[in-house]
Amino acid sequence: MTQDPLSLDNQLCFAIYSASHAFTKAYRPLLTELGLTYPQYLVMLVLWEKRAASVTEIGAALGLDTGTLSPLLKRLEKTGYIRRERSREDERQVMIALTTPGMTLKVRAQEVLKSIGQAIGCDLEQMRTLMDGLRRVRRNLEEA
Amino acid sequence: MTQDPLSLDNQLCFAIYSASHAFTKAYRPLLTELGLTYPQYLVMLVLWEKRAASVTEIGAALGLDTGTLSPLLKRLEKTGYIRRERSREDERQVMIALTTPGMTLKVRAQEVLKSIGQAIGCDLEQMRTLMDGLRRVRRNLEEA
DNA sequence: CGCAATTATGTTGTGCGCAATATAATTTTA
DNA sequence: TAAAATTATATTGCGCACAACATAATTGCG
Repeated sequence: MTQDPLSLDNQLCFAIYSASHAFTKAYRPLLTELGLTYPQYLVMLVLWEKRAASVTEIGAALGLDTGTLSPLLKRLEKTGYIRRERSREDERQVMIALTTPGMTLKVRAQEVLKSIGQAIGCDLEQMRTLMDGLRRVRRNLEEA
Repeated sequence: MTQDPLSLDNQLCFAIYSASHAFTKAYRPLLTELGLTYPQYLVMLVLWEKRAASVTEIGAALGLDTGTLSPLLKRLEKTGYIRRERSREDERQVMIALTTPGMTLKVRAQEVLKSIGQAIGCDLEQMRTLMDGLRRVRRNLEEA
């Protein structure tokens, strides 16, 4: 650690980058069972929480732009978990709503979460400090 | 926090996912100056440390497969930072070596790192516990 | 009111990430 | 040693991520 500041082992960015990939790799086989990719799962998390939302609202929650969301939502619609319909009050907006299969999928997602929780062997206390640290880093990077 | 276990705010995976994106977003303008993308920068970190390596060695260090690395390395070669040449001992291997521009680029990368360090406002102690936590999570996920 | 800015979404192009597959060189083994 | 298995790299195809640009609806300002 007193080595080169540019060594891979010293990079917080890489620790986060590789942990993120480890997570999606762990989720992938479980989510494939549900017919979801990891980013699609994130969108479903938003919708299970909000019931319905515009594309922009989903994007704000996840930090994604329409270039990513627009085709992703089309795929989710094709799978049958969401409906996309133009808002009548504001014809620019496309409201995204869960279908019945999309709503009932939540039960199976809870099982997925349970599996992942076991895998990371979550000490609640450590996990909280970890999440606090990550949010602090994220906030600082976004403000800078 | 006593809410739905599936709420976005409770997801460690999303805290990591969004922190990772915040990092690449912070790095992007700085790395663009150097003619690098973030994953290309990671490859350069490996090469600055090892001087030269096979495709597989780089992949092992970063957790990437040849499907990702093969085209990425071609782009790095085109930019002029690396050379790709078949090993004579083992004709299957392609050895990746830094060019002179690739080597001298390290000096400018040190400046980039300094900027990022200021942005995250790194308390060394907090940063270490953060990295320890991330490595623990990653290890657990990969073992499971 | 009418036109200029803004807002919401979509499209295109580039690069990453990975599964699946292909190919060629090397090693193992029968 | 010849055939089978393994290893190293490359290619294809799909989905995400994002910049840049396009379009249509709404808002605001003169």
